[in-house]
Amino acid sequence: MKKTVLGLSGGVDSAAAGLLLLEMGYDVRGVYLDIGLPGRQDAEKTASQLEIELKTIDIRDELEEHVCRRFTEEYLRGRTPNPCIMCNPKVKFKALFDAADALGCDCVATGHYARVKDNCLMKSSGDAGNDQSYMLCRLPREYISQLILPLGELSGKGEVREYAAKHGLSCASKPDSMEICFIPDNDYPKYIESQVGVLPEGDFIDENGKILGRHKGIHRYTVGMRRGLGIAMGERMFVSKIDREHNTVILSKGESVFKSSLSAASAVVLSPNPPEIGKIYDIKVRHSVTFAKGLLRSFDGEKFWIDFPEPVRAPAPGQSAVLYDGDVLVLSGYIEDI
RNA sequence: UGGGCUAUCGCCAAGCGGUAAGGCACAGGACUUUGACUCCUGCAUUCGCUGGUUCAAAUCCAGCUAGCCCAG
Repeated sequence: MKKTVLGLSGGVDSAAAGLLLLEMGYDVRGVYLDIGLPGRQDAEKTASQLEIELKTIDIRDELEEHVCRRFTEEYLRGRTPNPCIMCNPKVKFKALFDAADALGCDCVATGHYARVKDNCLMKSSGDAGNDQSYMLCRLPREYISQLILPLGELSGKGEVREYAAKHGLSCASKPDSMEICFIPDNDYPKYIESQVGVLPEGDFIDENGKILGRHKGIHRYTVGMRRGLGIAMGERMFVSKIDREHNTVILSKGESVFKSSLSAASAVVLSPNPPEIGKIYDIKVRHSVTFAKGLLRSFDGEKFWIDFPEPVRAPAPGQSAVLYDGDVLVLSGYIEDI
């Protein structure tokens, strides 16, 4: 019988993944990653309902080092990090694979909405709206080859909840969590200020340098955002650039936030087949955004450049650009400043 | 101090005697394992103030107040 570690968060998804693994005949070992927040009891309850063992691993130090600190640093640079993407390879899956080694398991499973097939990481087959493959875009290939994602074949959240309810899991109707795990109240500026103190105010300026108003610290903004600017220009204004050097935030009218090319660094190749220069891929520039067609102009192993025939909206430095070949994730990297 | 102009929601701005458009901002919601976008809903019983004319005024008249411009 194949032994696998299952990351149990206490929510429905990982619980349902556990059920599916048991049905498939796996010997499942639950692992709860503890960051010092509530949730552990739910995970314990799920484990007992599934009748599997649960091991708890404290990942607070790793989270702090690889995710929280970088999260803050990125915002101080005027970039928009995606902490989940940074966390998965360096903290979450690392801890799970280490646990797998320690427990003598062959693989690791989680409740993410994505699929693994032929050593390829793929989009979920369910509704487009229920795909988390973007969040896994920096997983190393060694991990992908030993990964099981049971939820990827289901049709979506509804089916998962139904399935969990049918099997009497108490977490079946537990609300989804949508916050960054280490900022439960969702107040980013407060968190960042708690780490480094209050950040200086500065000017909102237009593309010609004209002062439009005052911003409350560059950590409060991301490229493409509109709400919360407090600037009444008669038409909607969007953040088009964050200039850390001058401590300014540049505001533009809607159209100028579209870009026809971008570069990304710290590239990760996800597919067994290497990326092909000159090929057109489906590209995501941000989570929960539709795919755009983009041509891989060049790739030197660390950095790559994309051209978009149809300009893409508001690629934000710090977010990940992820290239898909059909359902398969091929390449990802952190978007750089233009 | 004379002459002229303007005063309508936080900002901009319709209205021109018949009982307050719209945009932006803002708030709430939907969506979302990144505070993006988008969408939905809400947002002046009141029109600088005080009187007057009228069945009826933000709209006409008078005075006052404030700001702007010209002349000094």
